[in-house]
Amino acid sequence: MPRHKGDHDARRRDVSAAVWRVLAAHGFGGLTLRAVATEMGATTGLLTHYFPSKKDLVAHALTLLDEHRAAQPRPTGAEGLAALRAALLDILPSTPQAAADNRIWVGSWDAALADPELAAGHAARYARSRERIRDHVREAQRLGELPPSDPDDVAASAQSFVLGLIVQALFSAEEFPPERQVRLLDGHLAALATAAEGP
Amino acid sequence: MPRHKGDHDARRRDVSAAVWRVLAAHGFGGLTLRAVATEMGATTGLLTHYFPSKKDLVAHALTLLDEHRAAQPRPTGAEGLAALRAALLDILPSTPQAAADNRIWVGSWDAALADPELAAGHAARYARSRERIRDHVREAQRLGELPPSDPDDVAASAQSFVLGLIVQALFSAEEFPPERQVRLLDGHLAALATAAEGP
DNA sequence: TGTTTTGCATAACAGGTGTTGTGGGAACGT
DNA sequence: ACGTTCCCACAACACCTGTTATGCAAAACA
Repeated sequence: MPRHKGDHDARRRDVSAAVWRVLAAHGFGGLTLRAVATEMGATTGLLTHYFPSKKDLVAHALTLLDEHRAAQPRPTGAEGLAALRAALLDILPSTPQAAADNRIWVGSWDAALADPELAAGHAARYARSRERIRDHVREAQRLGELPPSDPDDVAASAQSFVLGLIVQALFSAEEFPPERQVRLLDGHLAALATAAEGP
Repeated sequence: MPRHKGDHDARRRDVSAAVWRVLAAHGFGGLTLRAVATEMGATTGLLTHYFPSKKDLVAHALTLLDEHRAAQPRPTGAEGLAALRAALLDILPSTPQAAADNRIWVGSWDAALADPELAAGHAARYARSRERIRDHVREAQRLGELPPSDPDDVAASAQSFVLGLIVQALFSAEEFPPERQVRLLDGHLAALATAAEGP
């Protein structure tokens, strides 16, 4: 019998980490079982031992990548607008690690848009992200830091801004250094704070 | 000898259109020569007759898609903020055709981020788009419709916003109907108009 | 009308893909 | 010390990929 379930899962995590590395370097177009195997100095036999098919492999890798981001060090203590700012900040590709993660996400969009199952997963993920943002917006509105616009619209707007900024930063990193990313985000937040409501 | 050069180029356009259809339906991951061939009721022999390799095929198709968008009906007459709004509006996936185009572009990001040559092309494209937006911003500032913030930052911000909105609209079309896209964009523009300058 | 050129279907090719056994050696339980 | 179980390298598989070669009908030209 298996010694411990933890060993099995830990090994699966190792495999997923190798998948991340291959994805960050060569994208989904260059993701092959052999590439992942040689990346971790193993053979495809190991992969098939832990994952029944390639689909399951990438699904697990993406899930783990998502949890990996969600489990990041929470800058506790912040509230309202500051919390919103912090939440948006740690999505941006300011560090090489965050840039690699985002590069994987952006790369996953092609496959996701072609597969309804993956697309549903992504849609749910982004909807959840918007909800988190919306809660921060509501709190900021309650504190009087933001005008009482529709929180869902503000959240969708902020999420759009961050996603698009990620894309542009990935394609021309020299034009969008971390400092400019922060400056642009602060500009967006400032615009939200001083904007008047709609009709 | 060839009857006319137009025939040859017209056929290449037909092939590229078939490539678009396959890309919009199955993404770059599902783009194969056989799929394109059957899409237009032909065989791979036709494709290789007009394009030396698959790389050239997709490159030509993307170039044509880009020109196709650039050659859209220009809503002449608008100036300043209205022109900026119009320019941003016709990027959004408000029509099925625009949604398909955007779906192709989003799908191309994975391959582009893996290939430096393609990445440079995309970076140049988005830089050029930002320049166009920046010019509109400058004009709007001259007309007093926008505060005198850094035009490059405003352009980058607007481009980010639109790109991110495209992504979200592609993944959950029902949550982002055209009317909401317009509303969100107008909200963003209104925020820009009432925002104060930075330090 | 005879000749040449073009347009493209057909087929074959070499290489890479995900997947499926098979086997042996190490780790474990007894 | 023995038997069992697990882990995974190795190899083979059927399939699909882009590319190349061949051949033939139709059109263009003389």
